[in-house]
Amino acid sequence: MSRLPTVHDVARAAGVSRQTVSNVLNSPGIVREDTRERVRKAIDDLGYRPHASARRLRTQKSSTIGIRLDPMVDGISGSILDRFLHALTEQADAVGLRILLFTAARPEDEIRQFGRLIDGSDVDAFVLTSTFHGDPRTEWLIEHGQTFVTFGRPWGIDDMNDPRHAWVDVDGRAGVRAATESLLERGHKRIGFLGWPTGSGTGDERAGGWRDAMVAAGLGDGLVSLLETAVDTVADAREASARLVENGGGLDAVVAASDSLALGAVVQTNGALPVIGFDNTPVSAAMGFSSVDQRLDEVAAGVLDLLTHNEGTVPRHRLVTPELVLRSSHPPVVPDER
Amino acid sequence: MSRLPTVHDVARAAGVSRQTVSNVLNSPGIVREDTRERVRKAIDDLGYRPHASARRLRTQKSSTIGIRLDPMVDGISGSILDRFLHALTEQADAVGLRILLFTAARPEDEIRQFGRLIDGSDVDAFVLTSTFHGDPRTEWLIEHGQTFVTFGRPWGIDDMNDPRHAWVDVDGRAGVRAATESLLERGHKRIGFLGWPTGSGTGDERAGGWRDAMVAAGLGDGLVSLLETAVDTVADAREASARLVENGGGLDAVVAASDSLALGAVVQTNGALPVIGFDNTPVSAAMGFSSVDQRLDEVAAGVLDLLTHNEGTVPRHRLVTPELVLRSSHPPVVPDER
DNA sequence: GAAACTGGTTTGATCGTTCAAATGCGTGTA
DNA sequence: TACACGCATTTGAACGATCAAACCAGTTTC
Repeated sequence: MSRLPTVHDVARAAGVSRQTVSNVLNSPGIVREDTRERVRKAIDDLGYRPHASARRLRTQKSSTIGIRLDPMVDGISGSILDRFLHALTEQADAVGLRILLFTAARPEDEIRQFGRLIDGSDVDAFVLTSTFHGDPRTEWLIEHGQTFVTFGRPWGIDDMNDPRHAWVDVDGRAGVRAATESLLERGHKRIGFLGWPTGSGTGDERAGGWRDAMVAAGLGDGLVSLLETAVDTVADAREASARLVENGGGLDAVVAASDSLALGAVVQTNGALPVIGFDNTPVSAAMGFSSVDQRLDEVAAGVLDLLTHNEGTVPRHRLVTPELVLRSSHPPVVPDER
Repeated sequence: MSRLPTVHDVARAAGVSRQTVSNVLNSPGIVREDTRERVRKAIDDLGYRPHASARRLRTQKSSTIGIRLDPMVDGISGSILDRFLHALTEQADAVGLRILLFTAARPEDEIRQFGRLIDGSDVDAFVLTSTFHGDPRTEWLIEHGQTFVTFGRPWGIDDMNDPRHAWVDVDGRAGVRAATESLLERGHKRIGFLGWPTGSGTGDERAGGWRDAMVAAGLGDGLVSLLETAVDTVADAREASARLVENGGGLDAVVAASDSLALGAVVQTNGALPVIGFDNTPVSAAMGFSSVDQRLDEVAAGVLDLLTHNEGTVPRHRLVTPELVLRSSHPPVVPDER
């Protein structure tokens, strides 16, 4: 393993100076056609690759995005982050950006990590996931003039359009509405909603989508008896589903705020009712129930777009419309009980 | 945002030279006690952080590990990589290493990525996941003198102990054996195994664990009727489970090679039989069936240990014993059918 | 009493790249 | 002829750290 070639080696091989080589790489426009080709050839011949750290030292830019790997969420939906990460990595690579991971147990720790990564010039932008109301992280980043994009809209009162806070989110309301409408179209009328306890912006939006669809279909009366909430576990969801069946008065379908909740409903009702979940996790595919897909590749594209087109574009956010993935005709889970 | 402090600033503040500051950071032992303290104080006061890129440029080390984010595996077990990644990131951070992600669709692409990352001094080691028989990636890395560790043993014939190929793997055989034994202890005798089609090293090992336990318990006769295979989907697993029930002659428990397969068995038998899966995925937790946990934190620790203690330690591999996670007393999934 | 050693610290050079200013050269213009 | 101008390219310096060698004051050794 001999020493790797540097700009200097390339320059000598092509009979030009260091800077010209650098220019061919960074601003090819200002180099004369024939010299450019000569340098390109030398680069290929020698197999030259710019040394990332040297470049970063000089430019004070890292071309690297930092993202925190969430502490393990137990619950089926944990894999959304996984899929998002994959989409992000793939698309970032295409525009010459790298993804650097870090972990942090609490928001304070995460902020400390921000400091470390910035000071070391390790990253020059952050992607935040799972933002919540009054998130201290975004405050800190804005205050310290860092570029970042959140996956998840800011749930504070009036900063939804604050240009300093770029965000991408999935329109959960529209997704759940579409899911509900697809059931309505197939003749279902007593469609229950299995949601999370009120208070989380995301959850309330999803419940809103169901309500919207029901009201628009003229089924707005007595919706309370069709609404149940549970924390995001299958056990809890089963209990809530049982209550839904009991009070729902001829319940004939269920829309859930997540695949975990949907799984609870599927298991509890033994597959007798059509159930539509949210997130299109592998579990929904495995169990064969429908689900709303977040289109994480679009989210990733939006994130990168906002990151790379710094401050330029308006608005500084994107709302991605999710896609309903319909599966089978809701066959009973246990065939011999159809 | 004024300029960040450098070694120079710290040196001046502490009334010493650059190099002394550097020594305090990298080899504190050679600096006199009082000077060391003075420098430390200056570092704290100024909030100095070493500039990672400058250090990397000088030392020609990146302190960064490259890992490929697998293309989305549909199937429930996809989240193991996710969990491994998390454990790895967390523990790498503790020893000052960072994780850089990249993607590649095919092995050739991955090899191309290796080249790019090495040449740019972006990473100085790789972690490979899901190795397979005759994997070209390990060949390439060995040939190019790169340090790497694979999660998954080399499934070739005789290179299991090749010191150039460091690996960490989970002892699936022991895990499945433990699972089977726990069922035997509780009086079960007709324990079926739901595996993958023969040919994958991992799958064969797991099946072997079940066979070992059964034979050791004196139940080695007619094991064929208790063995069924299916590809890793729930639908397939359900069919295989049905066959198992039909041919198993009083089948009273099932051990499966994965949680996807286990889920199929649980659903198909409607929770009437105890089922033990493999991977301890969120799904097993959600559905409440037992599973064998891979102990990914131990795997991550082993990987880092092998990476950091370069060439020194022998053997150059670790076999992690997984842990059986027992859940509930296998209650029927649908209570009113107990 | 000069030479050799020791522990602690400083100095100059260097890693590979890009920035900013300088250079050289051909053209058009006064 | 001289001067300014634009274009393509080169030159010196800098980014922030570490390495290797030099330095310096005290001891110790012969």
